[in-house]
Amino acid sequence: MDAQSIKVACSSCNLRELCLPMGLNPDEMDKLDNVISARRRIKRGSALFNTGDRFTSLYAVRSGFFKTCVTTADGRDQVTGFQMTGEIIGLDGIVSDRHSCDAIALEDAEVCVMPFDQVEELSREFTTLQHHVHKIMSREIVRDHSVMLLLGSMRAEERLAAFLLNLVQRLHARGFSQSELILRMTREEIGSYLGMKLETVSRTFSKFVEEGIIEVKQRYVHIKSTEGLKLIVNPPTCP
Amino acid sequence: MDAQSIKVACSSCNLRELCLPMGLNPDEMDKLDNVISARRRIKRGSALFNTGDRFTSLYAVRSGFFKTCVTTADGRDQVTGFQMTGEIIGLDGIVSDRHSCDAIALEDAEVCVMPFDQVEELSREFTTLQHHVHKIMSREIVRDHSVMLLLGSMRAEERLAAFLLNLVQRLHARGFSQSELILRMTREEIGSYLGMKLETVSRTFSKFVEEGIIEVKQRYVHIKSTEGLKLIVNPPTCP
DNA sequence: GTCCTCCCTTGATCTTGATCAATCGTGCGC
DNA sequence: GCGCACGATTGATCAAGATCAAGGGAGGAC
Repeated sequence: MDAQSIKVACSSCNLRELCLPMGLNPDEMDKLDNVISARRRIKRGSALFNTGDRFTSLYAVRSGFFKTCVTTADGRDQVTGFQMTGEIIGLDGIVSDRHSCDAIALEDAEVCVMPFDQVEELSREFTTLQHHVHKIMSREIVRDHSVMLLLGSMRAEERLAAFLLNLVQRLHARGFSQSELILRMTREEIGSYLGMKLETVSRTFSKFVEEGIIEVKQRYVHIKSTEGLKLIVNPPTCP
Repeated sequence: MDAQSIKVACSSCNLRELCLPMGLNPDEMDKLDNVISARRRIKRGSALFNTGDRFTSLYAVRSGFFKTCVTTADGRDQVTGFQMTGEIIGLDGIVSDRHSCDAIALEDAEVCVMPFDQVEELSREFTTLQHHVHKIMSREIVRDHSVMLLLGSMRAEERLAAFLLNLVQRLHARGFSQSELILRMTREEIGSYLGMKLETVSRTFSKFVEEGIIEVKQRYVHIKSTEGLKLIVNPPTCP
């Protein structure tokens, strides 16, 4: 095993507890290592894939940060998600063999390329992997439903508070701070994801700052009261 | 093979071109017939499953009409989808072994119960079925993204027009009219799905009627101009 | 049949967030 | 260092849709 293949191996990746190989035994992990044929680097601002591109592979984010977005015929677009290390991108392409959204790197990034036919092949061999693939897809469905809830029935403040809590929770699972984060996306991208205009995002940030719940300096956010944010998302019901 | 098992067989079901068995060969279909262990009848207004219920099976809608909805701690809820014959319900439960939404019958309904461990088992055997299961999950993800687009960046009229077009298109795929439909859900449920209040739904219906695009009588809707609806969803961009 | 309930419609008013506009700050290229 | 471009902030105004309110119609229970 040469240096290169060690470098690409899931078994030696510090994300294996978050990423596709989660829960696999060493033997299964070895097989999966063979599937991860390559890494790919994506420059900030460029696309991992675009709408209409042929679907061949799933991608695991190894480093960096992505957004996925769908676009209408008349040019409006909607950010459907932000993906960080260990998360899987590309599931949208399975159904029609073509991608139905764009995946754009928000900072220089690297992904592991997992040819989907090989993932399917290995899934037939290992129950664990099969079930894990199903779980990953199901998780995406459940996440999407919670975004629908957010978009369909929350007000601007609730949306932004929920967004910050979600981000910081995912970052914390990756070993980062529970209270501090650097936003990798612009106010406009946050707004697109949350169904509000960039001005409203900015105003809502300012409101949270005034209320002493967070501190903001550009992309840097310090959450001073997680409780405060939670109360905004789920206001206590008056009896 | 007795009368009962003929009745439950996918191979003799008129939905087989829409439902899970789509694309299977006769041999594979036979095996799938064994997985579909039972049918279940659900009365109008009652639940196929509720949030928190243990996940065991996927359900294929055999007849009737469902809604799925998620609920927040403080009692707000959001309809995440409407399911008609041939569509699959329950994918949300895979990730955590528990359902994360309620599935409610909007009219007396019948579903085919497909124990998920058996679906997985058969998927390992048949590539066709495996891929089809993946496609069904991917289709749900893509659908969810288009709902996000709708909720995040469309105005009330656009949402309702897109909703009607989607409903009638799915009904047409099932052999119903391209221009007439009976709504199985209330204005409030439509509103919850589309992120608007029932009054706004009602007003928007009335507006379409005034404009001569549709005729409405309670739950009955006649689409007089599909083109008109399409123009509302995708207004031609002025050059 | 009659009553009752649920659902729908329509009107008047109010609120939230969008829009339009100006300014500022930061970081990058030269 | 300087200027430029992009992103962020903030203010003023406007409009879409929410909210509050009243009434009407269809269908089921009795």
